[in-house]
Amino acid sequence: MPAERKPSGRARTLDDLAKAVGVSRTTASNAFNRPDQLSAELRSKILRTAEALGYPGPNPMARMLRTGRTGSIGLLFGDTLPYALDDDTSIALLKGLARVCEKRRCGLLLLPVVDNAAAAQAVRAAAVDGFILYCLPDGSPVVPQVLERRLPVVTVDSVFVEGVPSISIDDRAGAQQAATHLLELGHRRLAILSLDLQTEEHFGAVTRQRRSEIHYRPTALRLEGYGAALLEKGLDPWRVPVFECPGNSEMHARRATLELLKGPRPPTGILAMSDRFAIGAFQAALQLGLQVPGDLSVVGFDDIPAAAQFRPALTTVRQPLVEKGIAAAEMLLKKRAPATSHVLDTGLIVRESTGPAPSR
Amino acid sequence: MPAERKPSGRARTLDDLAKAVGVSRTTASNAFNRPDQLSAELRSKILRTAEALGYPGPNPMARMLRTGRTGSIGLLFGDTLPYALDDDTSIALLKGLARVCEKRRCGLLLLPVVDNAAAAQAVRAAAVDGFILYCLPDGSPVVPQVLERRLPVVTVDSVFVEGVPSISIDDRAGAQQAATHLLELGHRRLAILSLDLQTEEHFGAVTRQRRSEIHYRPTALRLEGYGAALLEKGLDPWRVPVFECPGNSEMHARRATLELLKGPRPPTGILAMSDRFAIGAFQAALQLGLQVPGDLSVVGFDDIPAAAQFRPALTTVRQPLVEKGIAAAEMLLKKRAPATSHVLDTGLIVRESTGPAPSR
DNA sequence: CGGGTGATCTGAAACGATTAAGTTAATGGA
DNA sequence: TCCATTAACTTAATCGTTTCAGATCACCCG
Repeated sequence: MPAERKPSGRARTLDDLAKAVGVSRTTASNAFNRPDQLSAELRSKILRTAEALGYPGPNPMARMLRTGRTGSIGLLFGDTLPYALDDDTSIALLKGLARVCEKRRCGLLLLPVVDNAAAAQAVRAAAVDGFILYCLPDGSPVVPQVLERRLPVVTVDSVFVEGVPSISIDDRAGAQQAATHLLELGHRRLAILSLDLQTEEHFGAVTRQRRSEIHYRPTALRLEGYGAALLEKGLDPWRVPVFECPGNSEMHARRATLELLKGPRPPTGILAMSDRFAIGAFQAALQLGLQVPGDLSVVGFDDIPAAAQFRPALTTVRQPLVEKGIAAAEMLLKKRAPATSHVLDTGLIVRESTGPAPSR
Repeated sequence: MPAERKPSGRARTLDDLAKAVGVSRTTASNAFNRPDQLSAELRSKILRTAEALGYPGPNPMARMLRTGRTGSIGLLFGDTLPYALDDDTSIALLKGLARVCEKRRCGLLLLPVVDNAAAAQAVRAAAVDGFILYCLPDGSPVVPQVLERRLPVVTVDSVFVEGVPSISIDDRAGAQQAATHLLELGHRRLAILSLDLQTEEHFGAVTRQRRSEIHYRPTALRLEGYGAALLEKGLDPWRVPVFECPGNSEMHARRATLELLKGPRPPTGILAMSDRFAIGAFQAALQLGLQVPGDLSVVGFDDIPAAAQFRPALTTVRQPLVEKGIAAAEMLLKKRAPATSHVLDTGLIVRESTGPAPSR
């Protein structure tokens, strides 16, 4: 007699169910996946029996193994997960991805990052149909690991990888517009609050050396953009101080701005690479009793929702945060797509945090 | 001759790799999973060969099928994904979950919701080791589907399910404190801005009928808490208007408050079931030229990060948002845990949005 | 009447791993 | 010298599906 391993009437496998109904396993499978392959009565009988037996439907892992499809996509952040969730831009990306995922009934797997080894491990073990790489730095050892899985990949705001479609924004143009805006308002003493240049966190003024080895593409491009605007007005980009603030935190930006304003050559205009930095800069001005934009103009980047709410409302470079997520997910999920790279547009939004340079 | 299906030296399976090295498949497997089962030299040889052949490591789906473990947990929201990502409390939960997930090197699968059918489908197809159910309403048809998977489950701020551990907060006590606070400040004309009562969205004053059929546990408990405080002061809870605002949106709360303030019996105190609602209420007051807290006191709920930043800083009921996520994930992942339910504490945080009732 | 056509259902081969049990050969202790 | 032990591998069963390639049978049409 065959090993009866269902003590109760509980069916754990398709075989159990098939046996209970008295059909072949194939037919039971078809009841779930190919309604057209069997009569309506039989199908509903099978489904009813499944319900009665408490059969939870075909085992997802077995199905994945067989079909090679998982019905979910993996998202790999350049940063620790809780950290990314602290950042409005990451959240916005997530929102975009989620929108597409729900439309396509597809899961979104957040991969643990912690360190490179953990990330590599997670990439190898992820049951996904493709990866989205967000904010990965140049030379990240995780990228080859991802490529090895031979699954579709889309990078977002990341290192450029040959043959991998990417979604990004025109960081260079955006930054250039921001700087040009301040310059045309008459500002000549500027300072830059920069996002991370390298994977090793650093707080402080950036040396020429460090500035020549930037791991994060968007940071590099924005720096270029600021520089281009300065050059255009005949100013030397290398004389504009760049202050690196780790991890898009207001606190660091505030401290950085405080240091700059108390320095020998206090800026009248701040080029912040994020709106959070811009808010930090404002707080520093407030702390020193300076008016924004009267004494100090601040232009941010991103146009996060809070930028418009903030008082003074932030002049900033708008980038399509949610759309980036949508574009990335759609690119990844689209069937027979050409899968090309996209550079989305940015645009300067002038609000209240910038004004004419103080005459002095 | 056996079908040679690797045109190049590319190894796709453990078998290919084993063959290439000249060992058994088991040994190749052990090289990855059980280093103690083979000599160090052989192991490194296998690993080197894998690298050379571009073998991406054991197929995750096959491994899952065999071991029954997936290394990730599923998160099911009561709301649409992009919607949940608009909500600070959900984000905070996510942050807590992410923290634990990263510590344990475990993936976090966001399941698509859209409608009940899609959610059920997602639950059946999810390759996870357990589920976290967040904000699921009473009678949700998805709950039985989840139970059917016979995996560990933890509910958070959800319907109570017999035998399923849950993480929640003391909604009742929190709400009671909030109401008591206003009452002790002398307020007698109160109004409640309520979160969704039922799954079908509704904007407007709540009838007695609707109020007796609440699908969301936290909403019910908070209403109870408000009521208890009122009773304690000898007031009739049923005479305090409850205005239902769909989906924790400021906009609805603003409109609701506007309506209340323009009504025949304008409140001097607003009991908002979320900080977002409190902010909406403030905006309404602003719009009508009323002072907060001079003319109108507002007490929120949640103590989201923005609550302290907001001007006037929000008096609110603090709940441990991130800790909820941590507790839930840890409960789910903990090996041989008793898996009991937890009710986390809340506490009133008095800031600037509440003051003595206007004397009139 | 006979063969082509669908509609239904079945058999059995993958999918790619993990792991219990078994086989050697070398080592060590008495 | 001999048996027990251990390290290092191998054999083969198993996880639970999906799906290709038939098999059966009734039916229809010329």
